[in-house]
Amino acid sequence: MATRTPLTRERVLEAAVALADRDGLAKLTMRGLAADLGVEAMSLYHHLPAKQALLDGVVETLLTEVSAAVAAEDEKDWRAHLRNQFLKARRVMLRHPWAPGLISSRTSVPPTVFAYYDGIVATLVRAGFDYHLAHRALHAFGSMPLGFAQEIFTVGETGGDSEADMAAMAQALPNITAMVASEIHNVTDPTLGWCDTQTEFEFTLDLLLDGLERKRKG
Amino acid sequence: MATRTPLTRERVLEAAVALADRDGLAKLTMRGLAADLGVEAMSLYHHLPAKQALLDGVVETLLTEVSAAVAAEDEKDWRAHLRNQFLKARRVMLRHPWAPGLISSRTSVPPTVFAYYDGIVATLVRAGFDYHLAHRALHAFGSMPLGFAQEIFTVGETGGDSEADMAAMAQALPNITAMVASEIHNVTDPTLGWCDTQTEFEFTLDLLLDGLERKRKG
DNA sequence: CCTCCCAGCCTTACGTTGTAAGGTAACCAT
DNA sequence: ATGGTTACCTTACAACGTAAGGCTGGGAGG
Repeated sequence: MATRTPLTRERVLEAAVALADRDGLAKLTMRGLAADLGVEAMSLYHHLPAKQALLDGVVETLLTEVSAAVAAEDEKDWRAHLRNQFLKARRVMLRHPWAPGLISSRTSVPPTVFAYYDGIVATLVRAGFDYHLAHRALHAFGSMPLGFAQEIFTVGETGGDSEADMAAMAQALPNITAMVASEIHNVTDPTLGWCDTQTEFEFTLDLLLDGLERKRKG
Repeated sequence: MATRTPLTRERVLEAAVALADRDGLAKLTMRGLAADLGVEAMSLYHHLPAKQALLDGVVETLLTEVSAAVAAEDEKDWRAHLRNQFLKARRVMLRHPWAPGLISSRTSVPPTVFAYYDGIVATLVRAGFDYHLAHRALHAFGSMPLGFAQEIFTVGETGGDSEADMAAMAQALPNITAMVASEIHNVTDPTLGWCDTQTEFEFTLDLLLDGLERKRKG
């Protein structure tokens, strides 16, 4: 009979990420996580002081993954560099769809995140940004360095829209309706639906990068 | 003895907003809310089917407030118009610090929100945006039309930083440390601390508006 | 006027959550 | 051997959302 490998903080955090990937963030509960690890809930508290700490740890783990994904490329133009980096971060987030929600709900920021942002400041400063503009840039980027942007409209659940509902919507939202209609006809790749999040992300990112470059040059 | 005014959906929602304003979003619980209304928890369910619906309703109420705050000014330059509008929305959000967190955690979007965004599309289209660019703009704005932006670093709780911690941080985060140090010396209004969120918000907003204006002109 | 219904509120109870308190068993240094 | 520390478990509690059903007063129909 195999003696069970002992718990560690790392093992717990990895299991937590795996659980969230599998069942979603809402199902990440102390008991559920413990069960996955073949252990009782209270045992987790010998490795983590509280659930808050677990979540912090999960964010930390996530950021390790991001850091690994973006690691060490030669620094060309700062814009291309950061663009590349943010897009790579985005690929990580696509693997963990629950992560943006978790990160933005967090009130405290694990040190790993600070370290990650420190690297971004470094890039900006090396590119000739003064600290003031670098600071502004950081705020402007928002969560894009982590690979996601604020999405107000979650496209998913257009479940029960009857024709009548559609008509009512067209009445109440003439401009959005027209916009969607127009966009649907012009999609290059019809499989993507009318919101190609990747393209939107890149558009917004470029908008910011171009704007900042202009500011940098004076 | 005063006969108690009967519950309505509106009264419940207003009480919910008031409770969140007073005690924070976490304290907005069915029982607590009912207590505020002088009623038992289950009574709320005759006006709202579930807590999810309560939260949707709260967002809806919030958006009514935003719409009212933003209402009807003459349309000058589209940029000034939207800028003004988003800043007014921001003032509403400052009165409800918990609101951004709630809104971005929401998975479904109340119709009121769609209506609000419809107006923004209208403004853009009137200003000469084609639907494609208007769509892009909407994504780029993210949550700014609602008066907030994604803030990764919540400045608040720098509670226990001893001198030793500060030194360690300076070691681990040289660039951020330098940036903060540089910014602290240059603040015009020292009462604001080193992150003047209002200024950052406006900076980012202008960055986006300027970028979009450039795209619009071709 | 009486009756019946039902909207609006309350009572009770269940399952799930995070976690406090304390028990137990294996291991390690003295 | 012994005493203590470490890692896990058991039990229990308060707070949450909400299902199921009970009471009650006022309005509609005969």
